[in-house]
Amino acid sequence: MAVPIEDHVDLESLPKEERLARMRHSAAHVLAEAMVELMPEAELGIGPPIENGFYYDFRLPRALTEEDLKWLQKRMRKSLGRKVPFHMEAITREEAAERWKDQPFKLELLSELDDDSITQCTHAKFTDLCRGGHVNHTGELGAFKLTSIAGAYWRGSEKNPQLQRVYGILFETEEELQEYERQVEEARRRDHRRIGKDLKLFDLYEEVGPGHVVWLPAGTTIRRELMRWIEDLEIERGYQHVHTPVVGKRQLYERSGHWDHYQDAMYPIMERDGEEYVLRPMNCPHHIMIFDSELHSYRELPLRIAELADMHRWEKSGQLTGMSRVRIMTLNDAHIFCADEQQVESEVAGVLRLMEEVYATLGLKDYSYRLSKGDPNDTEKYVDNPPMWEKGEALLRRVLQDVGLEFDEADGEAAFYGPKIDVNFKTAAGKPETLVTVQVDFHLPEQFGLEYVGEDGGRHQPIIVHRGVISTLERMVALLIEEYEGNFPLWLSPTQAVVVPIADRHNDYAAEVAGKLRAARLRVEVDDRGDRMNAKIRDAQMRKIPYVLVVGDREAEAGAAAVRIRGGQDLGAMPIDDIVEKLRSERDTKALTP
RNA sequence: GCCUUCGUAGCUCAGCAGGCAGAGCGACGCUCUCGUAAAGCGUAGGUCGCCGGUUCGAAUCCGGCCGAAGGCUCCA
Repeated sequence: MAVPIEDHVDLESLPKEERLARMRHSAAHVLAEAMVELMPEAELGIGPPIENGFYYDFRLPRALTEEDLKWLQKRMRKSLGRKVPFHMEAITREEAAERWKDQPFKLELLSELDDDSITQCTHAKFTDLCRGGHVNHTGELGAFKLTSIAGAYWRGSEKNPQLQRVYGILFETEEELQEYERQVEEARRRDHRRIGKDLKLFDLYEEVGPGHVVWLPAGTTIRRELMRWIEDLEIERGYQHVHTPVVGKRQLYERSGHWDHYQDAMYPIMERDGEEYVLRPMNCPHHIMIFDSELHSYRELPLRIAELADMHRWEKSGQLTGMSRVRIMTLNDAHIFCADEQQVESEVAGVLRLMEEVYATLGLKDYSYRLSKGDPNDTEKYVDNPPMWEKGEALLRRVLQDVGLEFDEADGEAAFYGPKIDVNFKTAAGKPETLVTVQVDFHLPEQFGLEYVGEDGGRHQPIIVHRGVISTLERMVALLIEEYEGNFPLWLSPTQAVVVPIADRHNDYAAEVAGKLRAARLRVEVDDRGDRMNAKIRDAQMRKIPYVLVVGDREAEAGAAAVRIRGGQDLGAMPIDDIVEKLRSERDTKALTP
């Protein structure tokens, strides 16, 4: 027998987040109500609130169309006007089993509930198995829109059937809804794929292959600046750079364990003369070869081996995205061979400090640290060695705390051979991405039987720290494009200044000015095309070039140029020597703004 | 990989109840020689993603493949 549950809620008294969650979850109910009306055979999945809105999953007799979406939305709006109350009731397992006997997904959920926690929610003629959290009636739903249809696996596993998911956005007021849509539009403008194309930084060609980034001259300049910078920082911190081949033999990866744990993500095997090779997905084994090629004393540790190396990972086709998710990428990688845990701690701390310095220089603020742990129950995905995992996780946690960084923890996010610290950020479109990771690895030293000679003269096993700092150049540049909206700081700008002669007779002087800047290794162009000055300035602005140097009769006379900063500010005429000095200083300090 | 949508000039897009492939911007050429975000005129540029089918006739309808976008799963 259904027992009503008093659940009237004073929405105004709730925190905004809670209120929105109730509105969004309630909207999902109303969506399901509409769907059952549209297709009575619909099998219901789940309909939770999410960031910015809600969704509901259905198994349907046919694919949904845009027209269906419009119809559903209209039908939902009608519900709003009717102000139908939501009623929660506690029911028995038998009642529930009877009610949802034709709803396999609901029955599956039901089988996992305790007898005393089976509740249902009814509004109008629609009843759903539900733990609660609604508004009082459908008039309190707020402003919403159905936005898209997508496939989604039941309970998030690709082994399960795929359902059709309807997404909606929902806010308290129409104004907030519109503000959100404005933000989405703004994010679209920042999208690195769009800006990368506009500014001719990189391109992707169907013929070269999906996920294979082609860096154009302007993008290559950014890439080169980042490479030089990070390598210099690493040299200052005692790293040694190496260069190793992009292929490895099958045996190498069998020994490292990648063959078993990572093969799905590798390019197909190349076979010749009875040998099998793969394009490397990681270069840890290569660096391990270097370490293992001679016997090391504890005095040489920590040994830091670094390489900006191309990695090849066969990402699923549906997952490729611009430059932020690709198949061939240049990773700022390093492996630090440590003598003991104490050394690991100080090395990881050093890496974290380097990260903080690098991200501060780049002006990145919106990122977070996460301690990514393994899953002791998943011996398929992770190396089976519980004490090793515990030791590694505790160690990383300790270092994060010592360095004083805020972080959260997540299970089942580790590398197959050990726990890691992930640095995560969000793309312009709001999708989370991992920028880099730092991993503690007790596993590969074991696999490869690595040793060093300790103070006691005996053999000991080293511990490897795997780390990145600026991520892959692809992902970092994608992030920076979006962060700067294409307005790179001077040191990274592909073209740092354009000299604009006012009329043809100033071309010679313009070339002279450009020559002086070039002598200071500044990247400068002369725009001596036949256009009017205004058009050239506009063109430079569209190309997001930091400085425009206008030269006419007055400037030629004075040995000067009129300086205009990206964005429009006019600094007036300055002597060329002063301009060179100003730009050089701005470049060398890696200033974020002029 | 799976679900949905999409693919026309370098870019943004129109054309699609089947009947000669278009516009704006860009590029190139000529004229103008100009003072801080678009001078004027002209020219070139497309096997309509690819392959096949239906049809007298396909950019348009159908099928397969490739690629992209959003989502799921996976991940730096």
